[in-house]
Amino acid sequence: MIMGRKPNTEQRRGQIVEALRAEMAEIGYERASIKSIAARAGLAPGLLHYHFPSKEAILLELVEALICQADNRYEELASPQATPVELLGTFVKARVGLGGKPEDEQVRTWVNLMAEAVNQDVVKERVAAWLSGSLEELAANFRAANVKHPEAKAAMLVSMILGAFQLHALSVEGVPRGYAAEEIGGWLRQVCATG
Amino acid sequence: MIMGRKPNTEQRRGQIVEALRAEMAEIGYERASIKSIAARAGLAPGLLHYHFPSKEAILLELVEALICQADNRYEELASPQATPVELLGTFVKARVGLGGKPEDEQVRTWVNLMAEAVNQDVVKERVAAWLSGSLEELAANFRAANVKHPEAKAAMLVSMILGAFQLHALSVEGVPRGYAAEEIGGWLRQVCATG
Amino acid sequence: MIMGRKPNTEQRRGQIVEALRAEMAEIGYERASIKSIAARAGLAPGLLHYHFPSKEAILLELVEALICQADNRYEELASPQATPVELLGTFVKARVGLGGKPEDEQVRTWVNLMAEAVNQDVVKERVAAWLSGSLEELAANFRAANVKHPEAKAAMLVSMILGAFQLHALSVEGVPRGYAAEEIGGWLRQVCATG
Amino acid sequence: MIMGRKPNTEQRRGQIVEALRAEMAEIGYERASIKSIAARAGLAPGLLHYHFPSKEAILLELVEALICQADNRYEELASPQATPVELLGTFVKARVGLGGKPEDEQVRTWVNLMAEAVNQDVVKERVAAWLSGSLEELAANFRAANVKHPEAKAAMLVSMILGAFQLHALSVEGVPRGYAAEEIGGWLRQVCATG
DNA sequence: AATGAATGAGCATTCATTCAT
DNA sequence: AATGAATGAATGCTCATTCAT
Repeated sequence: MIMGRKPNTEQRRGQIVEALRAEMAEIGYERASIKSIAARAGLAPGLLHYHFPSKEAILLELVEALICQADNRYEELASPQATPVELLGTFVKARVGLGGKPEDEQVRTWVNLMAEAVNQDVVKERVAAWLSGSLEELAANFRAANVKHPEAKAAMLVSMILGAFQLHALSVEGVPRGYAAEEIGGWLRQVCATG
Repeated sequence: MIMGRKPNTEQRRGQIVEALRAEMAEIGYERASIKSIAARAGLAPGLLHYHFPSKEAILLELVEALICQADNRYEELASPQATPVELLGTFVKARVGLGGKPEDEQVRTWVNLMAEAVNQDVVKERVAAWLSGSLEELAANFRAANVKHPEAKAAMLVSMILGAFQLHALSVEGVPRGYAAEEIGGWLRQVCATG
Repeated sequence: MIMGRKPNTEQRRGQIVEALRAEMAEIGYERASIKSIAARAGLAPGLLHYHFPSKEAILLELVEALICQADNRYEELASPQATPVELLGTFVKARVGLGGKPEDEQVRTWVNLMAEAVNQDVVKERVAAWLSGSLEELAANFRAANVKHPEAKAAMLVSMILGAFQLHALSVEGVPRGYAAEEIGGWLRQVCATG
Repeated sequence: MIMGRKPNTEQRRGQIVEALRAEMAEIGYERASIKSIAARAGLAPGLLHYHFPSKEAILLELVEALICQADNRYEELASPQATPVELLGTFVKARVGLGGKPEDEQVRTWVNLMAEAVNQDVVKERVAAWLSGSLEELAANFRAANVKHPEAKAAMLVSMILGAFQLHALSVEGVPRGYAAEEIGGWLRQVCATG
């Protein structure tokens, strides 16, 4: 009976995707080469094309992983019996709440991912679809809270988060620490209160 | 009197910078090659390095041009006797006010510029310095309007604009047309009224 | 047990260095291009940068190889119980003794290497250090033979060899075959005899 | 009556040749570009090809100038009633006698010229022809002084000078200052005395 | 004579991808 | 599964030469 090797494909794919993520946080997608990704993953360069058909394919899997991660973070924080307004606050917390050093890297990863999405159609489609879904859900919550222009509010909320990430990644002086969570929260309360 | 050939460097530099801008709007900085920029400008590839020492130098000149353009747009709209609150509104209008097709390209240019800034240090420094200056001015206006946490408010305002640009560039469905100007304006009014 | 592909870098590096050597003998370092070196080695151009980080790195390895070769030739000829005067004669023989067609190529290689050393600092340093060591050893032998101004004599001996190589490489008419070995030998005998 | 401009071609050609000489002393012929030569000469790049058909043509004129200069230096020092032995000493003095800082540059110029001669056929031919003439004259003097193997002695003398130049250009440690004039002179005396 | 722009081939180098082992 | 070699197209850049003024 032939036993063969226990397939470790999933582990390898994870390693590779994680290595790309780290590279993207540091230098961006274009500057990351198969060789540098392999080096970071501790693998031979040739192996990357055994597990993935192309560099783009690794990126697409990374997109899935990041989206999944983000969705999970939200779902973990969201209690089933929460009100729409509470859910909106939870969304903000799930996106900008963490703080600390590792977040820097996460932010850079996301910013570089978005940058790539703007120019690479396959990525753009996937990210846009995901964001579209988020917008819909957010809009539904705003609507349930009787907020006017719920779609616009949802778009604004997402814009605030995206923009805060970018400003953070640019290391601009004069930006108060933790301003985003605070201010977005304030905006949210005001918007939901006023209607 | 020896005349020789009249220099046309300024014109050519302008052509080249504009070609890079167009390329960046379409495919981003990394994907734009000297060859493709030259083709768009209708010039021989070698000529680009006659007028610029490097590809990066073209980018840096483009950064200056875009910053200058943005600053001018604000200054043109800002009346000298405007109140701080009015100036804040003017800032928003100068950034997100235009509308129309050509704006799409402008937004894509800016988004790709910011993306490049995140990973290329020289660009990052220049952009961060500029943004820092904007933040300072905005904060001063918020402060003059007796708004609490003026630095945070300034950072939030800039974040909203950056984020709105990115969301726009991603062509996400479900984003209402012109939401940004409307919503940022609303936030601004509310924030300045409450203090 | 995973085997993968066996490394053949050492062999390839040798091939490449040898190809550069041949190119240098024929056209010099600057005129030798990665493409021409690759063609001579029968390899794809891209492969050269897989095995070496740069063209300069190939040159530096060639320098080492040539120096090593030259040192070996001397050490093989030098008997352990030889007198200082004999060792000086051996040195001359090791450098100019061979004769025959292949020597032409060797001489051209060395002359082009020295030419490159004059203008390329890394090469210059290495070559100068090696020559300095040779001078020291030669001077010690002259000193042991009670020759006056041993350092000057050593420098003169090396100059004679370098100059003879250059004259040879220039294919000047009227230069008697084998004059260098003969005349340097004569000088050496006279110098060591007189003191 | 048409007057036109007084032609200044000769002056310009001189400027250009001198600029190439300086560039060669500093970085060598290959690394010297038309642009850098023009900059050093204080001229527009395009002008170089007005006065010379090619970069090689400048080099060839430089070769003529240097040869002419060297010949003049010898002829100035050589008294008409000098003995053959004295003329040989004069030759050495004319080549290696000067000393001082500017000589460093001259030496580097010559060494780089010889390096170029080895690989560029037109230059090689010219230099070889000139050296051949020098060898003949030197051999005649050795012969007149009843020295054995006059051609070999002449070749040795030239080799010594070429080699000393190269050793000098390599900035090798442990080389006594002014060794060449001293040692070549000694060799000459010994050789002419013994016969 | 002179200027400075323009051209296009060539350079070293990078890199995603493929292949032999 | 895995390794490391191999490929060849592409990139930014340099440069001798030509050209319009």
